[in-house]
Amino acid sequence: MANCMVFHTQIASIMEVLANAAVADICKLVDDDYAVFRLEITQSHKENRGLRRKLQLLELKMARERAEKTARERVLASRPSSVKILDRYRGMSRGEGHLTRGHRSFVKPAAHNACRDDQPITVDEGSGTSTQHVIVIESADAEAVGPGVKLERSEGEEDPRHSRDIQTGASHVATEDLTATAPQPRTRRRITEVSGTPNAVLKSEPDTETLTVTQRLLHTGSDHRSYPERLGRLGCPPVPSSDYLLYDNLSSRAVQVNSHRDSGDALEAGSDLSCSYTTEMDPGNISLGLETQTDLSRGDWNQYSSSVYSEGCLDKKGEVIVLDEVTVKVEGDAPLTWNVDETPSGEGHSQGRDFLDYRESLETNLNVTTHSPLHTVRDRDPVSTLMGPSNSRGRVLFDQVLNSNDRTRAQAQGGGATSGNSKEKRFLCMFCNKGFSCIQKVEIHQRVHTGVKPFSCTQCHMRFTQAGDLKRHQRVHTGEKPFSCTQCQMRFSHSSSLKRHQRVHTRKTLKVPPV
DNA sequence: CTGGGGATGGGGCCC
DNA sequence: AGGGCCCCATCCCCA
Repeated sequence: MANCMVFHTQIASIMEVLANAAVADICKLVDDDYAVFRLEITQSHKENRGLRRKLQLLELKMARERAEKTARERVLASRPSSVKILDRYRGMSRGEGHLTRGHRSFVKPAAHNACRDDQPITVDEGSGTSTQHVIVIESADAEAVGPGVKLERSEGEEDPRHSRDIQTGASHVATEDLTATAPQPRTRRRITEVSGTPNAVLKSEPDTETLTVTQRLLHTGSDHRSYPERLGRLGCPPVPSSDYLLYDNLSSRAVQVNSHRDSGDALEAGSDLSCSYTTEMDPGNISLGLETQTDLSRGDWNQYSSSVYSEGCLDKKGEVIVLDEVTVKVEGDAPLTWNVDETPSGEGHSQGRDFLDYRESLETNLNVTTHSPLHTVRDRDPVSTLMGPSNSRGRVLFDQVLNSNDRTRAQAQGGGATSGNSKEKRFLCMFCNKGFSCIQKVEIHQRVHTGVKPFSCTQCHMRFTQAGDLKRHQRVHTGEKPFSCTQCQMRFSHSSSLKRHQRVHTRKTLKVPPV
């Protein structure tokens, strides 16, 4: 018995020694790794500092060059057209998604990489859930300064360097003062976006040219649940936290848009420094169809950018609105673009269709501004995150949104909720305003805009927005051709292909022989 | 060789 | 889920 006890004691002591040794090993490993890690971090910091310095030098250099160039232009007394200006800057921002048509420019700055790769452009004021963003908008400069340069500052916080950049930068776009021969201090417009406030106010501060966008607390939320899970919760009648618009609530929103309607103001707008856009939304009247919880403490830049993107209908020109993945450049002396009060039926439709499509949806559906599935879906949908780890993901997504709008718009015009369908379509797509009778349909439809493709082929990389499309696609792999022509031996995998093929036969029979 | 036009494959999206 | 339409890309034939 005593032996047994001694044996146990020895075993225990041995175990303890072994455990201690193991712990010591682990600690040593951790320490080593930590040291290496620290070293790497330090090196990265140094690199960052170096790069930042380079960037500053580049900024200065470019600002100087621009100033000289502008001075030269002014000496030549050639009043540059807005298109020229844009073209000039287009060249400065290679590889960016310009959708410029005429004076309309819708660009995606290289800076978007910074937004995505680094931290969100969120300046947390630390005031509870409120997050305040100030985007210092500089025409062309926003792009010119290159990627990674974030142009926003907290309100009240003036970055001296930035201010300097602004003031040394040429004012070739924002100002119309062509008489000046020396670079003037840039006219500046700032867009301040204050998330977390219970109401949304877009207001201008004419005297300071500060365009303040007080943004309604965003309610898009981030739903990280799996797609089937989300589908599962979908269903008619409405379920909260879905990204769609409830048609019923459109009318409950009081929106006033005071803007320069007079297109003649456009040219003078350069000197008219007042920001003409005012949107007042009575918080009491704001009743979004569906609102989900928003965790602003996470600094969801997607929400922010979506809001700015949506709020990008900010009237007035002159500047570049730097967004997450989208930069809206609005030409200084061009007719007001992305202009809330511009009538949809105006001649503007011949230009920048994609851009206008979105704008149009904003015009007709102003409460879109707080529900941008473009971002929320990207944030939420597991598939979409699988789709593209690359930096171009957002770009692709956005392009899809833009490209899809043409078709969708035409369809929406034909069969939108407001077109008086017999079936009540109270769920609106927030992109094209098209109405649907059921949430699932909105969800499915909105994939057209968001690019979300939840159904993936197991045998290839193809993805589809609808299950039926996947099913049909898989016939490509199986070789199945269930649709056979009754008049010949041809078989097709698409029913529509068969139908189309059969027209060949009917056309042949209908063909009138030459006389 | 080349360009035009028809036919087909296949995806997108709506009903 | 299936049918249908539209669109785009590609192939093939022919002048």
